[in-house]
Amino acid sequence: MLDNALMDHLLNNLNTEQLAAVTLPAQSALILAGAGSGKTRVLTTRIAWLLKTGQVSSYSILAVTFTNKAAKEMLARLGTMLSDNLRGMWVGTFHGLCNRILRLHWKDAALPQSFNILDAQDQLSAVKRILKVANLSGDWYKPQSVAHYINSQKEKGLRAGDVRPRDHHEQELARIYEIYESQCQREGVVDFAELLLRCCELLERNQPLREHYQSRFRHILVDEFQDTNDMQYRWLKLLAGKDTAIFAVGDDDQSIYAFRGANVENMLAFRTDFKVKNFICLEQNYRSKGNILDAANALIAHNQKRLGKNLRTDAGQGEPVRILKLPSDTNEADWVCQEVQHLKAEGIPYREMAVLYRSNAQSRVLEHSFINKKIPYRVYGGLRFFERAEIKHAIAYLQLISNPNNNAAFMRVANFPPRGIGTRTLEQLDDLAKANNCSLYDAIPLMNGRSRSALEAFARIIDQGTASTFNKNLPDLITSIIESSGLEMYYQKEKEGAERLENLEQLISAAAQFLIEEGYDFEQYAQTSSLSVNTNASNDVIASSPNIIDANDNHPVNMSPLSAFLSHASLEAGDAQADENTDAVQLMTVHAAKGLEFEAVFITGLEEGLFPHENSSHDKKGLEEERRLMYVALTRAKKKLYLSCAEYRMLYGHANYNKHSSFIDELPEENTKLMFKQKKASYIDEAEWGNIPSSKPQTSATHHKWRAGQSVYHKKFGEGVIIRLESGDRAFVNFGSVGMKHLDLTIAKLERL
DNA sequence: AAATATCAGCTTTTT
DNA sequence: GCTGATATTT
Repeated sequence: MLDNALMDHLLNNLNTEQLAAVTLPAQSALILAGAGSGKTRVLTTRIAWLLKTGQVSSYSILAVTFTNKAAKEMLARLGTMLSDNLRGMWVGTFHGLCNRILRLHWKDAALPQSFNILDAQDQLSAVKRILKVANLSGDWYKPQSVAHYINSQKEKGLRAGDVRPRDHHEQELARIYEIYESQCQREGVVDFAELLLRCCELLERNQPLREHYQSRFRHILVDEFQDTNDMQYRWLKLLAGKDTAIFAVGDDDQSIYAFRGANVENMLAFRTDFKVKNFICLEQNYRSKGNILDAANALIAHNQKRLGKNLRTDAGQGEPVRILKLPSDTNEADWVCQEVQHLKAEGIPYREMAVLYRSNAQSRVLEHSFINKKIPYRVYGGLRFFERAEIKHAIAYLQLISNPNNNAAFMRVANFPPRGIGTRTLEQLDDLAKANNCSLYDAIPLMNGRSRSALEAFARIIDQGTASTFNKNLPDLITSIIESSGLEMYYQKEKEGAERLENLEQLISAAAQFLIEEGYDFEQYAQTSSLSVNTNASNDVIASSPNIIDANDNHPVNMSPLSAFLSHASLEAGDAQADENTDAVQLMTVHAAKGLEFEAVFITGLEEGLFPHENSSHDKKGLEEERRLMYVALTRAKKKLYLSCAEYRMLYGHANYNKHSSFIDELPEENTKLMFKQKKASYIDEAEWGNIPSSKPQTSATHHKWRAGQSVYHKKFGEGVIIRLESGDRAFVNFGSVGMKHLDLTIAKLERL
C-alpha cells in the first residue's frame, strides 16, 4: 500500500488545478494540459490517488499513450511513487495494447498464435510483391500510395469488401487491397493499422469479451488525446463500459499530426459522447520564462479553431526572444554555432541546447557548421536500431522460426547471405506455392531439380532454429541463428562488416535485456504456459469466471519469449543511435521536439514557404497546423529563445529568396528583440523589421521599377528576363541555362540591363 | 552478384 | 543537389 505521507507529499506539490484534476470523482474528464503544465505528473499522480484512496486496484486501470517513450516514462514515474501496486495495470501504446489483446485472444481474432507484425518497411515490400504480379503502372499504383490507400481505408474501418470505389482507379486499388488482405491472412502477418482494426472488430463481434474488459477497466487514462485517430477513438469507446471513467489529457494547440490521421475533433466528440462534466484547464506553466510564454500565447491566439487557453508563469519575464536575419543559410548555421559557443561559455551544457528546423533537409548545412567548429551534436531521426539492414535480416530468420508462413521474411533471407537460391528458383517456388495455396516454406518439398537441395539447406537452418526454441533461451537462440545462417561469416568477410557485427551483438544483448525488463524467466523456452491455449472456450471462461483469464493476462503476457521479442522489435524500432549520454547539441525537426524541453532553443529557417511550409499554408486548416507547430517550437525553450531566418537559402538544388516567416510578425514587440549581426549590416533593412508586429500591407513599390520582359542581371545567376510579376513583390525570372527562379524582388538584388 | 548508370523525389512520422 | 531505389551492365 502506498505510504500516506508520500501521497500527501505528492498532493502538496500540485497547484489548485492539478489537484482538482488528480482528485476528480470517478467520471469521465477532459484535461486541457498546456505545454509544460505538468501533464505527466497529473496523469501519474491521478493513478496513485485512485489506488491510494482504495477506489480501485491496479487491475482496473488502463493507461494508454502514443509512443513507447511516453509509456516508459509513465511507468518509471509510477515506479517511484508506488512499490508493487503496478501489477495488473495495463500501460502501453495503442498498438502495444492491441497486440496484447490479440495475443490473448488470437483464436477469436482468427490469427495464428504466433503472428508477426509488419512494420512500415515490411508492409511496403508486401505491397510491392503484389504489384509485381498485378502488373499495374502509373502514379496511382506506386507502392507508397497503395500502402497509404490501404492504411487510410483501415483507419476508416473499411475492409476491402466494404470499399465502394468511386472510379476505375479506386476499383483497382480496392482489388489490390483485397489481395493484400488475403496475403497477410495467409502469411500470418498483421500491419500496424490492422492491429487496431482487428482488435476493434474482435471486441465488437465478441460481446462476452467486450463486457469482460468493459467491467474490468474502471479507469482508462489517455495521454496526448489530441493525437488520436478515428480508429483509436473507436477502440477507446469499445473498452469503456458504462462504469468506466475516461481521463483524457491533451492539448489542442499542440495537435501537429493531422497529416497522418490525428483528429483533434475527438476532443469535442469525447465531451459529448461521454457527457463530460469535468473539464479542467492546466494553464500554469513550469517551463518557460514570461517573454517566451507571452510570445507563444500571442502567436497561437491567431488561430480561430481553439478550445482556448492561455499559459502563465511565475518565473519572471526573463530575456526577450531574440530575432535575427542573416544573408544566407550558411551564415545562419555559423551564427548558431557561434552563439552555441557563447552559451556554453556561460555554463549551459550542450545537451541543454536544441536547434530546431521545419524539415530534415535543413540539418545538412547546420551539421556542416557544427563539424567545422568541432562542436559535438546529435541529429535526431536517423535509422533506428531495429530498422538496420543486418538487424532486419536476423529478425527475418527469427520470424521464420516463429512463423514459417511469413513469406516476406522468407524472401528477405532465402538468399541472404547468398547460398545459390537465385531469382529464378524463387519464382518457381512462388508459382508452386500459389498453385498449391501454401507458403513458400511449405512449397519446398514440391520443388524438383538442383534448386531443391539449396532450398532444403535453407529450410534446415530454420528447422534447427525452431527445434532449439525448446532447449535454448532467447539470447542463445539468436546467437546460434546468426552463426548458422551465415550472417556472421558474411559480415566478417565484408569490408564494412565490423559495425554490422557489433549491431548483431547488440541484438543479442537487447534480447537478454528485454527478457529481464519484461519479467520473463531467463530459462523460459517456447511457450509460457498451457493456459495460453484456452481460447477455444474463452468466451465462456471470460463470461463466467474472469479469474481464469486474470491469472494469465498479466506479465508475462501469454506470448513465447520469441514472439514477445519480435513484437517488441516491430512495435518499438528503438532509439536512433546511442550516445544519449554524451553532451551534445540536439538537432531535430520541430515535430521531433514535441514533449522535450531545453534551456536554450534556436528555431531556424523562419522563412515564408519553409515555415510555414508552402505545401501547408494554402488553406486555413493547414496554416493553423503550421502555427501550432510554431507554438510547439516556441514552448520548448526554458530560458533562451532565438529565432533566425536567412535571405538566401539553397534547397533541393534551387536558390530561394524568401521573406521572413509571417509567424515572426505575429509575435509582440515587447517580448522580442531584433538583433543585428553588424552595425551597418546592409543586408538587414531596419525599416522592414520596424514594422513588426503590425503587419503593414505590402506596398508594391518595386512594381514601378520592374515589368515583365525586363532584362536583369543577378550576381549569382547572371543575365535573365522577368517572365511574370506577382503580388507580394515576387517574380519568375528566367536565367536561361541556370533555369527559372522564383525571387522576392525586395530581397534579391537585381540590376536592370 | 557486384558494379555502375539512371532516375525520381523532395514536409512533418509513430506504431 | 543529393540520396536512395531501381535498371542495366559486366
